[in-house]
Amino acid sequence: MKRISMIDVAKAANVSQATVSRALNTPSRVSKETLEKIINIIKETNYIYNSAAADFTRQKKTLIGLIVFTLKSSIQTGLIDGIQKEIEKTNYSLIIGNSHYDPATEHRLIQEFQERQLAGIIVAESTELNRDFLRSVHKAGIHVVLTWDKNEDPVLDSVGIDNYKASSDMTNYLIGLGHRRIGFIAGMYNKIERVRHRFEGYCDALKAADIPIDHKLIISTTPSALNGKIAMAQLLSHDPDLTAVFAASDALAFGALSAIRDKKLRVPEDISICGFDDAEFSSFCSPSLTTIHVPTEEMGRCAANVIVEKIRTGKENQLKITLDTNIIIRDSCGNPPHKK
Amino acid sequence: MKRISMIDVAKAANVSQATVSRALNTPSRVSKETLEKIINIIKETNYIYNSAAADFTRQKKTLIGLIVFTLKSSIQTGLIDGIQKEIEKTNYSLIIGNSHYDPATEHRLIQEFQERQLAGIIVAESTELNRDFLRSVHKAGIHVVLTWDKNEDPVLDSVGIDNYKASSDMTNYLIGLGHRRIGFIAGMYNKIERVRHRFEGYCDALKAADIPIDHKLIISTTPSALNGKIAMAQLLSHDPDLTAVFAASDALAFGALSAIRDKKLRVPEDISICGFDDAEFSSFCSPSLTTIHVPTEEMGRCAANVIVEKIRTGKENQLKITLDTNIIIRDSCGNPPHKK
DNA sequence: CCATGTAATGTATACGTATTCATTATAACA
DNA sequence: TGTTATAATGAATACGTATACATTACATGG
Repeated sequence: MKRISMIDVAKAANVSQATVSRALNTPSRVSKETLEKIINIIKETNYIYNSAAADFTRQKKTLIGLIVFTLKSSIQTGLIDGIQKEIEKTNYSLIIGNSHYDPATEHRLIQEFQERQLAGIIVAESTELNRDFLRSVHKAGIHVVLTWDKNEDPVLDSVGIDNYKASSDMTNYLIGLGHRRIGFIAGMYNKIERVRHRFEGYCDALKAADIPIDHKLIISTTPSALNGKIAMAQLLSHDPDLTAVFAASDALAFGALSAIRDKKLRVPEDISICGFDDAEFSSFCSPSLTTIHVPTEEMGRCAANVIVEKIRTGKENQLKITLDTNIIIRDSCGNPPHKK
Repeated sequence: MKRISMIDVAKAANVSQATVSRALNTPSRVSKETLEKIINIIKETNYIYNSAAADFTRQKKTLIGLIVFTLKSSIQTGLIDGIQKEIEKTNYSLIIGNSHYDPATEHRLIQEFQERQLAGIIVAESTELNRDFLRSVHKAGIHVVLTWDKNEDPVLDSVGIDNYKASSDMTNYLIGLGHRRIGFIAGMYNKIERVRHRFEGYCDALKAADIPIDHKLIISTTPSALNGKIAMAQLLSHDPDLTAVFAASDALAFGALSAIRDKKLRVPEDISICGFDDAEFSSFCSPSLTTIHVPTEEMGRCAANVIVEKIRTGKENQLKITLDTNIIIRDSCGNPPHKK
């Protein structure tokens, strides 16, 4: 059973294939009778338009790719949702690749996307190792937008936030409350640029306040509630003087709260906790979590709009957009307890 | 600046386009010298293989589509992650559509996917309104897999869970603890089949225990922590006799916990709460949430494997897979308080 | 030395559509 | 009635690749 094409429809309707094409694309250029005839035959034969072939003929690219490190994190959900919502308004479709934090996989995905003739690629977070490759892809005519971080790239577009500033602001907030021994739990800042910037923001804020950086207070792990709990338990057992912990992701902070409860300590009376992301659960947990609001969905929408706009206009000007973040003060941070 | 094709490479290498094609696809069928020559020219010219054109020529479909109701829900994350992980092992890529709970949008997406020549479509949850259409798409040769629910469809494949049974089991668990006035908060069961099955499981369990169904105890809303909080607050203010609430989604249960804290009531001493999904946060919140574990990632993996297998073998046999769920008993449910 | 097999390559065609250009018929207008 | 614009359609070609078939050169075996 062969797939039926426009040619079959054309034969059945006693017209040329060109006319069928016109009937579907520019019906006004076809007479009322033939249009009707063609429509009927299409219905009878269950003909299905092949848009892939059409895109090929038109030399038109209709896919936009998204590359993420992980799909599991609920943080990405907002970003993907935002991207998808904007893209679905256009004639493009979204195709998703997962690099699993692996630069080689990321590289393969980028190449695959390029060969698949994607119109553009949004890279949620990219290893710096692949920046050169991305620039070459960009040069070859595929639009690239980086997200999640305020980007220093000289060529590529980006839509992100200032992780460094947000992190140093939050650290300063804790310092302002009187904390001196402030722990830091974060994702893998050796691998992920934006996390490194958060780490640097934390370090620089401490330095500026003449607080020495103590590497025993710093833990890098894969962000999840479970790992946050484990990391917090570790900090608590090693360092009784700790009065605050900055978890650079709400999932980690959420897990940390659980570890603190297990130790029968109170938040924020005994210890202060703050997060980063403003995930949905953060305002409903107990105590509610002081954190940094990140406009993930807006970031996604904006990135999608940038790439669609670039594709359409073909303009070469570089766009770097930095969205605002702000500290959301809730109930999980307070002054440090008085020295015993 | 024109895109360079195999023909350009062929000319530069003084060979035919066919030879270039062979050099890339079946290098063993090309002599060592010409292969080397071609490789070099490809590097020099920055030629990029056009896999879209190749797919077209080969009449090969290489995309698999996923249609979801929403991307915001963290529940979907596990499913998508599982699907993606299996698909990336194959030569297919994943393309995502969001129907936003709208049957018409879903219909449009299905058609779009069909015209785009997708090899298969995984429908996370589909309106029953589009079942006929999906069956016709299936009949036209595009593989379709439904997920999330144990499916009664006579034709389509499915990988899901038994929402009805899981829900009635959980309700029976609450009844077994001694509860008689049991509230129910769920997503939109008038729109979503799997939620309706959860609702029916709840109702039938009550009936079987001779407990009358009180519609004042039942709230349907969009699943989110915020809406769970709102719904719970409403239940608490309307019905002081309530001793337990079954929230048919952990996000709703999580919000409900927050509303109960606001009323200065204790869980589970004053009121029991249970959820559905076993989201990541459910074991770390306070109290930890008794819920139904749903193997979302496995469901995704399985659905992806089913569709890939069907595509490859072209077999016609219908596959209906129902994965096990189980009640995870944690700290949020107990016996009802003694009557005052 | 001939027959046969095989490796390496070229030629030609197909995939399903959009679109340019050419053609015909018809309407509008002077 | 002749001219011209226009509507409707067909014929032909292009998009970039894979591949069946044809061709050539050369090796192997008798």
